[in-house]
Amino acid sequence: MSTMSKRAAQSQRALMGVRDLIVSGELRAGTRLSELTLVERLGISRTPLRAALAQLGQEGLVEPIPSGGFAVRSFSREEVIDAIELRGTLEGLALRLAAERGVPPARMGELTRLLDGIDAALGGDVADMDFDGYVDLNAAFHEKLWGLASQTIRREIERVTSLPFASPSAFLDKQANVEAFRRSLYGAQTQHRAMVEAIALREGSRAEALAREHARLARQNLEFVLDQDRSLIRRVPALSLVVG
Amino acid sequence: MSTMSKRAAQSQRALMGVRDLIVSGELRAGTRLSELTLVERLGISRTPLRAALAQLGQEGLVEPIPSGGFAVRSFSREEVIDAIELRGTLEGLALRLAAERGVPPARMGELTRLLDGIDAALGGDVADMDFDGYVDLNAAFHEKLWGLASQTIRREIERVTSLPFASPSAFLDKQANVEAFRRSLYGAQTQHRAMVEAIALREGSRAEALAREHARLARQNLEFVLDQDRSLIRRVPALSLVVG
DNA sequence: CTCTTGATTTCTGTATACAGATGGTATTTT
DNA sequence: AAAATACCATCTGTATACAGAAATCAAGAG
Repeated sequence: MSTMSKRAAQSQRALMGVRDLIVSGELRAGTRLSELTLVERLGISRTPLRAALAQLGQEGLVEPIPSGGFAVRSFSREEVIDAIELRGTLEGLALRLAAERGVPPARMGELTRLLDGIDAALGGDVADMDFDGYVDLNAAFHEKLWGLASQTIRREIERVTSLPFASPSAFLDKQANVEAFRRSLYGAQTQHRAMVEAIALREGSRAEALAREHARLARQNLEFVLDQDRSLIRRVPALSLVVG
Repeated sequence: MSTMSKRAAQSQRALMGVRDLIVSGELRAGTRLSELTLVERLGISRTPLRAALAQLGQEGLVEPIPSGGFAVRSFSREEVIDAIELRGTLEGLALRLAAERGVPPARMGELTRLLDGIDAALGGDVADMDFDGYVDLNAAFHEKLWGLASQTIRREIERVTSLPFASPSAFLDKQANVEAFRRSLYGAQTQHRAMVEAIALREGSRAEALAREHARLARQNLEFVLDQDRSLIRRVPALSLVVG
């Protein structure tokens, strides 16, 4: 993946640059994206920048303005919840089809090996947990899970999870190493194990239900931040796009 | 909706033009899309054309070539089936949430009114069926159904159904007025009624299951065309993209 | 003081110019 | 004759120039 050749290098730079400006909160929700300002700030020309803006429009991070151009989109609590529900549904579909159609043993082995790694990272209790290690392994596990699906479905999952707060790592940012979140990881790992087991046993419906429930963890974390401890909002940068 | 202002008129023209060239089969699967050729044929400049190609890349109709540019994508039977399954899953999600969260009576009324219209179009038997009327009303019904979902979910549904063979009207093209398809419409209408009833009764799980099963009609039609009567392929233009 | 109106400035959408890369062809060499 | 190489034509990605539309600001009228 690191061999992203120099093809369309400027467009890539524009895409990552603008996306970063948005999720870092440097550009607040609702602000119009001035092409010339961004061009100057990112050191590229308008053509690749416009390509990036169009792409971000497809991802949903920015929305077109009737009079032309784009603005940083803002998300209501309901929209974030729907995005999470959407991810759960799509992951559920991926897992159900994987279970129904079968998965070669080699791939199942990779999954269980990742799960063993996560167990090791979790350690005995909350105190000596390797949080950063968990973050990486969790991301790798979910990506392997998506890899079980066909390209058609994987594409949709990747699109949905491009919304920063809908990703399975949304509340696992390094900056968000919060005890309240760390506690939830043990339950998450139990669900991980169950999902892999369900696939191995060809229990499609169970795998689907588990994937949906697993995504609900993100919703719980979201509602905790929004209702219980709003001070955490600034530690999860992408949440600056959520209003209300 | 017809007031699509002149904003980005050339880009719109490019998008529709290229999409039409592809689904009409004029550009066969696998062929490289030469920008200058298309520019000349559509009478626009490269900038809006490239925007259209990028968009079609997001929709999945074309795929990027490693050495640069795009090619018309080809779809295996499995990929088409997955796209249909994907649509069923997303529509199922939309209907489940609509049922769980409730729908204002006015909207339910619009749905039942459309269903009455479809019944009228279906007529007594296959002979005196108003096929074209059914096609339009069916499309309107499905769009109203999608309108029950939040914008987040509706966006995904619309993206998935942008693949011509995944749309609920895929096998209802005016050119595909085939008796084999017409017979299936009565069963489809029964499912329509059941879906609306499930939403009204707040039976989310039932609504979801019905939506999934409803999408399977498209799969049945696909397999009929591919396995039973391949001569129909040329009457459903989008199927020229399906190999095998 | 407020609202309207007009001009100026800025912005987006489009067209085109330019450069590096790519693929094909013909020629040469073995 | 087959393979390799060098040359040429073409293509894509990027930058920039240009025109019409939109937003902003100021000035004047009520």
